[in-house]
Amino acid sequence: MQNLIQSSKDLLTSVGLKRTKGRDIILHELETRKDHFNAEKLYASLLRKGARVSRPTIYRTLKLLEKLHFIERFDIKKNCFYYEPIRQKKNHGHLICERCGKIIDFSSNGVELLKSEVGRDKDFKPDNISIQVFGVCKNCQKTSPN
Amino acid sequence: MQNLIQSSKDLLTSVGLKRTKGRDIILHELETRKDHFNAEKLYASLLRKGARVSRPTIYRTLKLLEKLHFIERFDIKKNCFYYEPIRQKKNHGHLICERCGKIIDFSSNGVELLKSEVGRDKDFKPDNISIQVFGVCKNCQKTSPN
DNA sequence: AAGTTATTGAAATTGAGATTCAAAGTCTTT
DNA sequence: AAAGACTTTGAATCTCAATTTCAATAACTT
Repeated sequence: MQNLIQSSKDLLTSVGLKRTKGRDIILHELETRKDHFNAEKLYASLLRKGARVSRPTIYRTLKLLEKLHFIERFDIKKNCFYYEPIRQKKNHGHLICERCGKIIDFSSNGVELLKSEVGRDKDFKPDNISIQVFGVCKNCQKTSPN
Repeated sequence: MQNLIQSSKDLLTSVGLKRTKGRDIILHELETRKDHFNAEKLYASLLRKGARVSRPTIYRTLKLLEKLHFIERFDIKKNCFYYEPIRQKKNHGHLICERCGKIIDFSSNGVELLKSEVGRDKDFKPDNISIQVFGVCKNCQKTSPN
């Protein structure tokens, strides 16, 4: 835990950014708890814990952390964006249940192949791949569509 | 062209929906011109042409057409969503330039493999795959990052 | 400890997208 | 082809995630 915060500090200071209370609170929260989350949920969760961070700081920091490749944003076709820490789980996609909204991580040879194929293409320098598979999860397959 | 509108009509009536002027105008526009587009651009473009369709009809119809798998929505990390007609170009992804915003279609064995792998997974019934690769396009690679 | 620069937060704003509901249009039935 | 049933439209309004403003404050530097 403490060593993770240490790495976040490095992350910020290494690019000439300041290590502030708000950013520390957010980074700590991401590292200890959140897998998939959105800005408002994160904000509400921090408020509930009594942390004093404002909404603009949440949004600004998430944007910042995305730019620094510490988190990734993805679209699950709800009314806001979701994020997840990048951590060790590289090259994976999301299975998103169209009925219950559940998000399941997955990785496959296809993801690897895709990455290497795009990388081989000299006309486009890939940075980051976002893969979402929409469908119906195990549980919801048991119940009726409506 | 006329036969394409014919097929759109079938699309709507086959699911018990009415064929209205607004929907015809939008479908015609999608079939004849738009590859990648967003709701506001489509609206502006139709207004410019003198078509009388309102903003709510645009949004409602796009949502409808997405549900009918006539168009697909994807996130290019701008401040709105983009769509594209599905047509024949199935199983492809998008290369999105992080500098100029250009959207390039691509397909690869990876996309195919990915689809088949997810399909084999009995615990999740896939419906639709959304793949975006963010990076730098040919042109922008020549110019400096800032 | 003082100075410089970046960051914060309260408040206001933006803008994509959704909603409301009376009026108008579409299809069906006779 | 007119009436009736039901759907869709659009002007206006609203929602709400996300952004902006800017004075106050905090973080780093020397």
